[in-house]
Amino acid sequence: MSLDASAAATKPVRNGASRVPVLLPYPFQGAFDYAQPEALALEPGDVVMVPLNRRAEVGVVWDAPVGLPGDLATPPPPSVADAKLKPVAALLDVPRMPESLRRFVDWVAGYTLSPPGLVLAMALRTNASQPVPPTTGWVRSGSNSATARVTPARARVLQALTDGAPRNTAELGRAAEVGTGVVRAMAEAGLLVEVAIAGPAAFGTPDPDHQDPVLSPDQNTTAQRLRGLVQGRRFQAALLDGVTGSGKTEVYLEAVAACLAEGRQALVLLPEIALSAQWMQRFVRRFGVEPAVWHSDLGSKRRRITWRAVAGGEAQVVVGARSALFLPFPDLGLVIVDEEHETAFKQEDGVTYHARDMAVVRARLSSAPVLLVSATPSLETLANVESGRYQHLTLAVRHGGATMPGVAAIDLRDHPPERGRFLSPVLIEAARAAMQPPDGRPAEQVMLFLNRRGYAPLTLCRTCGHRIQCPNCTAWLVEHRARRQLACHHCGHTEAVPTHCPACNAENSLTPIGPGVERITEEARLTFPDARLLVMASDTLPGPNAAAEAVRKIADREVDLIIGTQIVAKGWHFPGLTLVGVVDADLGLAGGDLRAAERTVQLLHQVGGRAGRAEAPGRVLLQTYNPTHPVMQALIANDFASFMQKEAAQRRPGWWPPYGRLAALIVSADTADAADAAAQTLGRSAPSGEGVQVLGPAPAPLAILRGRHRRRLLLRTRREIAVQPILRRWLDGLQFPRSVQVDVDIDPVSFL
DNA sequence: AGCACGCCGACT
DNA sequence: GTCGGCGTGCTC
Repeated sequence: MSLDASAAATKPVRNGASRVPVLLPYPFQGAFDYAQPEALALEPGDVVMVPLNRRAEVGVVWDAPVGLPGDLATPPPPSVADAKLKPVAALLDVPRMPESLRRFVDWVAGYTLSPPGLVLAMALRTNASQPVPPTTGWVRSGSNSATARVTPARARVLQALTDGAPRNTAELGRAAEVGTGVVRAMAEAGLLVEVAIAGPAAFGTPDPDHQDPVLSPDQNTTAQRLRGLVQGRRFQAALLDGVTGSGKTEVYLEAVAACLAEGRQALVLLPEIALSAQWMQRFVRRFGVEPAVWHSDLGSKRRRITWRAVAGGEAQVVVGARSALFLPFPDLGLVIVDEEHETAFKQEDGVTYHARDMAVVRARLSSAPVLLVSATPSLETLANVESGRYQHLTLAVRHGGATMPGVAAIDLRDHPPERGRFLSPVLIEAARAAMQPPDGRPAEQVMLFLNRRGYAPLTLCRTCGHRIQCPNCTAWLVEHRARRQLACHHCGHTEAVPTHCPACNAENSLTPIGPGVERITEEARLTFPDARLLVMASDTLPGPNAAAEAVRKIADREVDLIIGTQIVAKGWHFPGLTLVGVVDADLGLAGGDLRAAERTVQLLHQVGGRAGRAEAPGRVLLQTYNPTHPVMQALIANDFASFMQKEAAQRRPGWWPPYGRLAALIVSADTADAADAAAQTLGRSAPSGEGVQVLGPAPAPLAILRGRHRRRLLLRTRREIAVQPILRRWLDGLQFPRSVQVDVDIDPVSFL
């Protein structure tokens, strides 16, 4: 382990060749050793092809973890005899993986207790090894083939190409109003020729001076501090905290500008990159070009272009989802995590990691500052501010003189909705008054917020009381009336809505219980027949384009009433919106989740922040059965800070996060018996000691998920005690049947 | 993760 | 007699 980081990765073996460790994107214990052919000069980070099990695989020349705390280091795999070594097959023409990314892979693997290869897989998921295919377009064939028939459709295609400029298949189809099949057939008939074209420059150069921002004195002071942070060129974490509408984005874009001036790259993480149209507009306004974009459903060609542009430094600013953390930045100078409190930053499947926390590590390993941004910071981040680990920058005033919306509760016990309805008369009246002001003022827009997709979360038989459950999960099926289906939101199971009760066979006895956005939409149609409605839910806005179009409709006042799930909470600015009605403010508070209250405050505060502007202050009405609940009180008083202080006071004594550490073990098996047996084995060998406690095993709230039976254990330690070495010792000694899976979730956010 | 090897059931 | 089920183990 005394290897210097700059030392060659290879070490000599008996026969005079060298041994070189190569990390492969598979769940092996560590890097495998290969023999280095003398013709290949290999260095750590080189992307190579190696033989594995008579196949060829892509891997990365690895080196000893440097600067990784001992209790996080993944133990090395047993070494293998020189005679068994196979030679590295080839060095690929791919940019070398930077050291900061290699160390990040090691760090994430050690922290999450994942095999390093699986973490590497996230950094290679681009098929980076494959060359970028050339961009091509069609032109008219020079030789006028007499054999090919020219139909009217084909004539239109030729017509579209008269200027001689190459066009790709999709463009051509659109211009000539033909299907892509016609183009393909014409190519086969020799009427069209494919030529390589210089694709549009992949990424423009953001210009820090494209448009100087107009900042208030308050904003300017903060921007200046951010510039200083970036110019410091060293690791420092900071929280940028400011109410919605205080212009946080404009301010942190100044940090990006400073980073560009430093000649370093910047990474901005957004929780929901598919819904970032407005963010992109702001970026373009400030810098003149679009940034590079990174998320999991980018096309494969685009991924490769972007990956290489990041590695080559041409992509200077990347905006992306959490997976963008694993891009090969050669010189990262700034990381920003916008909406840092969002739980969407927690990756739940595969390698479970929290992108907000890993962003801090990524920045540290790149000697760069990291900026966490939120109007409602997480308790974790506030604790880091309190302890002095993070700097604190605040924007107190709403930009342009707008005031915070006034929040009031509607007590549903005093003002119940009509039978079978979900909107209180108080909310209905307020909405009507906003959309059709009695005194001739201009009409305002209204939003109804309910964080539940579908029509009804439960279907009940009135005859026998049967509740329709998912066959694979411990969960009710949610009715989606538009699709005429019952769906499980956990495993994706769907079935037709039955006409008879599956338990007692009674006809016409099944009743939807409770509301989802579909049902609220139905009620809104009946209640406000003249209002123009728009539903915003993840299943009605399938892509970024649909979301952008919805936002445009709202901005252009083509919509009076917006009904949405939590995607409406995310950073949009709707100037015409002045009233937000929260249909069920109590929804997130049920269940024994540690962070339920914190999350509800954050979510409802964000939703409320959509309302109001300078001339027309917003109003938020919370429908609740519990108006005295601290969550409602905090929202009504608009006192986020003291609510969080009370939350902190509750968690501190029992060393609950962020004042202690938590790891969840999820045992899953085909049968309940196998799950119980494995969970009890874990429980019997549970570690104990001062500041270390194991809770459980207990059936998971989702006791059956996707047909697998689940049990949970929770390891809790004092903050100064790392959970990883404890877990490693605990799990290493145990053997489970192959059908049993034990998943580790460090810093869990979901307790299902 | 793949993929071969292995040892038990119904087929040409 | 063989094809093939997927349980077990290995890949430098």
